[in-house]
Amino acid sequence: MQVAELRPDQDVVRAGDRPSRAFLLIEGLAASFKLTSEGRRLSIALHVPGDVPDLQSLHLTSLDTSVATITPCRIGFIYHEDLNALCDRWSGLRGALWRATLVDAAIAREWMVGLGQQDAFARLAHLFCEVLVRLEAVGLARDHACAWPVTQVELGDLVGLSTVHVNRTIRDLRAAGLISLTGARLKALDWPRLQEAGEFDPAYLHLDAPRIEAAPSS
Amino acid sequence: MQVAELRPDQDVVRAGDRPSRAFLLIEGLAASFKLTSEGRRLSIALHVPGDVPDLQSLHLTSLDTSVATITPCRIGFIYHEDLNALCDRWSGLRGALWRATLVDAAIAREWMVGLGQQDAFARLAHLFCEVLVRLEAVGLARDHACAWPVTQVELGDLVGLSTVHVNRTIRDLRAAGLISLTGARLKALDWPRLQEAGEFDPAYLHLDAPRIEAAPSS
DNA sequence: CGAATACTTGATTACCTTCAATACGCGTGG
DNA sequence: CCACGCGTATTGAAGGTAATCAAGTATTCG
Repeated sequence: MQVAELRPDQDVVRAGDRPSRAFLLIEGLAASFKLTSEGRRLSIALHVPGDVPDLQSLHLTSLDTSVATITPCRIGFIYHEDLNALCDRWSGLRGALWRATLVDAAIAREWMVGLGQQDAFARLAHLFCEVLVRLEAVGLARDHACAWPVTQVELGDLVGLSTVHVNRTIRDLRAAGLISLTGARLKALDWPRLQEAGEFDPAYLHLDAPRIEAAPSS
Repeated sequence: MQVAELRPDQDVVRAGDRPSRAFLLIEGLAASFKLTSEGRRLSIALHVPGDVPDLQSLHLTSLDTSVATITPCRIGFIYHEDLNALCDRWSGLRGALWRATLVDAAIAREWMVGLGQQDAFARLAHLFCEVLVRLEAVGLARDHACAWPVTQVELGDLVGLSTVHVNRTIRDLRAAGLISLTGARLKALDWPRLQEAGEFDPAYLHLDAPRIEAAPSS
């Protein structure tokens, strides 16, 4: 596996690419996104360490989304042929990878509900819940708190809101005593009410299911 | 394969179910959807004949969406174990099924852009483009025209808009000379401009890729 | 310490929702 | 046969959420 270090806000792959390898996010945060004709950006998925953001390229020749780093990232590239060979050797791996793409799809479906029907307050509450749970699952969050080096511009892309409205809504979330978000640290001050505000039910993350063993072995 | 006939607006599977079989939509239209706490419905996907709407259940134990018929439907159930056995026999089938789930995910991502960034006019234009292309691919549309027995209420669920606004926007689409939508028939009157209005690029449908052979053999 | 980036707040505007009322088509039953 | 009810379609008016435009403050970093 070929490892690379990337700086913040760099594209890893671009929509339309036909990659011959997939990449594992080892360290850092990244996001998949699409661009509209007016040049606006909408994030489709948030990626945490352990994810393989472009795993779909294993079976779909061309990518429909771009993936960019948010923070500095360490990533590892794996050639499709090598991945397929591994799948042939370890019978369980293919199913695990398939399941990983299905979980990504389930997260996207959940985000659709937010984009379609929830207001800004609920959408941000939901995102923060998801982030805390997913990061906790990989050991990067504790006590409903985590590092959160994401600007409000990027947050706007993630939830489909303007930067200005993200700012106002974060103010409201703080005023409601649900979160603290200072510097680059996020903490849920009232986890039950935050979940309620975002109508968050972690079932869609399928964390109970066996997961792909792709953690960095340093 | 066990075949069943369903009437319109009937649930086939429900969110939270742990099905032991998947179902193939042989004839009719169906939609995956989620419910919000206020009882509102948002469609996550539209299914046309040839689709396997709950294929994800093959690897994720519990469903996160419900699937309901829109029109009268004929569906065929296949047990997961039988499907897995078939995959073991035909080496290409597993990849084809995986690819099918990835295409579904790609469509969902495309819908996210609509929900997050496009206005009502563009969203409906995009949906009509997608429907026409997908139905044409299975022989149910010709010359950018197809049967469209979908009420405006259901359309609202599909694009995340209120029924009233769907109605007004269809009026605008008609006034712009982009579509005709009378009775239960949809026709694109100006296909290039309709695509443009919806920022529709069929690449995400991956119709060029080899498809799962699951058409009705009557 | 100055410049760039990120954050914050106010005012205005636009899109969409909600509420309300009317019209249309169709099947049922008196 | 026609009245009635129900679901669907259509249009008007009012209200709300979020976008946009604009300006000012704080923070980071070279």
